[in-house]
Amino acid sequence: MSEGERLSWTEVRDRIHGMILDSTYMPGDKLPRDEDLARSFGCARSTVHRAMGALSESGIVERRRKGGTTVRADPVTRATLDIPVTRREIEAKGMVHSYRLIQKSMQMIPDAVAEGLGLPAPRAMLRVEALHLADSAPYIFEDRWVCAQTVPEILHVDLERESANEWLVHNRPYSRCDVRLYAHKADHKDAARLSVEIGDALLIIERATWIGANPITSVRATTMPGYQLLTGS
Amino acid sequence: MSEGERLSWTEVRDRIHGMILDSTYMPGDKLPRDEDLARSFGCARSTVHRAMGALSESGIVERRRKGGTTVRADPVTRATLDIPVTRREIEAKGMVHSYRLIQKSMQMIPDAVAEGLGLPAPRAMLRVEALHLADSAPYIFEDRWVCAQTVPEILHVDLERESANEWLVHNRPYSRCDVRLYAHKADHKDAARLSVEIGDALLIIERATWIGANPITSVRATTMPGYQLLTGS
DNA sequence: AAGTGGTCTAGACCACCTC
DNA sequence: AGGTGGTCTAGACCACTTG
Repeated sequence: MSEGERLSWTEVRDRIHGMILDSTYMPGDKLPRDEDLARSFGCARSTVHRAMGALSESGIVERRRKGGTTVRADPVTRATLDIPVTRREIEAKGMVHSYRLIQKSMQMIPDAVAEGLGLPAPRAMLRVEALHLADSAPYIFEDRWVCAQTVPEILHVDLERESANEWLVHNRPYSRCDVRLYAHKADHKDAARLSVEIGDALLIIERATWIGANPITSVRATTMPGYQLLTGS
Repeated sequence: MSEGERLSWTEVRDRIHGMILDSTYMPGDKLPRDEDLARSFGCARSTVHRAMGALSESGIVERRRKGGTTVRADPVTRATLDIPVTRREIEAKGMVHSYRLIQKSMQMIPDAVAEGLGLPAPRAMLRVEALHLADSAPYIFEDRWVCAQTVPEILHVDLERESANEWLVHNRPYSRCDVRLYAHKADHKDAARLSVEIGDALLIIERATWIGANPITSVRATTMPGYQLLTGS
């Protein structure tokens, strides 16, 4: 053995990953204890621990106290999506963002929204419908419910000037966010709001956010035909 | 101050997060150095470092050597999707999975596939078209290209019995995976393959994987109407 | 009950990047 | 050039969980 160099945790991670890739350890197999790996690599146990943490987060490996570390038998494709603030997203594409408030008013939330936010009882919230435009063409239509109990300030924000999307993101960080993605066939309402053909396939991005146990907002974002979500860099 | 208890890194993380949530530090603001925070919390610097690592991964905070730690000015919604092996996904819903190989043959890859895999030159790959069924009803249609240069064994796998999806996942771990999501309007081919109506809105999941710099596979998975992708727990 | 990963500490040095 | 986060170590103790 006799390594001249000390190993970094990324090297340790890659070596362990490599032994999984080359079938030294197969899905379901148990890996050696951290301490033994550390000795065999000639590094500290915490370095192996750091490497294992990364492999575990990637879903490559599963760790349990006393149970040891095993190669995941059923790997999943783990994809991380970054959904930026709409204005930023449009500007990042080199286009000009504009924004139009369609309507806002207090309304009782539909059951679907209540369920998505985990609320048992019906409740009134501020409903905000708005359209984001890129270079003056419709880009995303937002149908949003904001919980006025959790975020009373929203009632005094000038939503003609600043989108609820942006105001919330800058003023109301959340502690939890659920996302739901699906395809939707444009109906006559979508066609009117987004200037698309009835029957076009649209990607819908639904999000619900909370601060602690309190609901903040639930949004249904309807994107233009051709819109794509990409992972990674 | 005088804490009786030692702080865990999660408590440190939550306290720092809390100071961001309650506007002690606003987006764009610089946080104190790790060492100072550690002293003020009465813990070791590495504990603060661990907490900051978590906040940084969540996209709440940005860290730079010498530049210090700042609250992210433009937060993104960071969502992690787990896309399981199709058979598992169906079984997890309590349904019976079955699978039908439609065709496989060596073909030159279209430009779109070559581009998705980052390949400059055209190349022949194994094309596999297959249908996954849940309780005998179509569930996902897979149009897949497998690189026979990277994965020569695929040519000898009995793809009538085991789906390429499953074989690859269990035998060919990848080091990189790109995902692309969008909505697609069913054409007559989709209608025939999935038994849906022409014009239905379908969610498409495209994935490309590599091992090191070598392409493994590129898949276009067409889902049934109503299919949804959800994040997190 | 014992073994394994998880955490915390204290200190040292390194690498990057802004100032 | 100096300050900041990033990493590594060595050791101790803890918490979970399985045999």
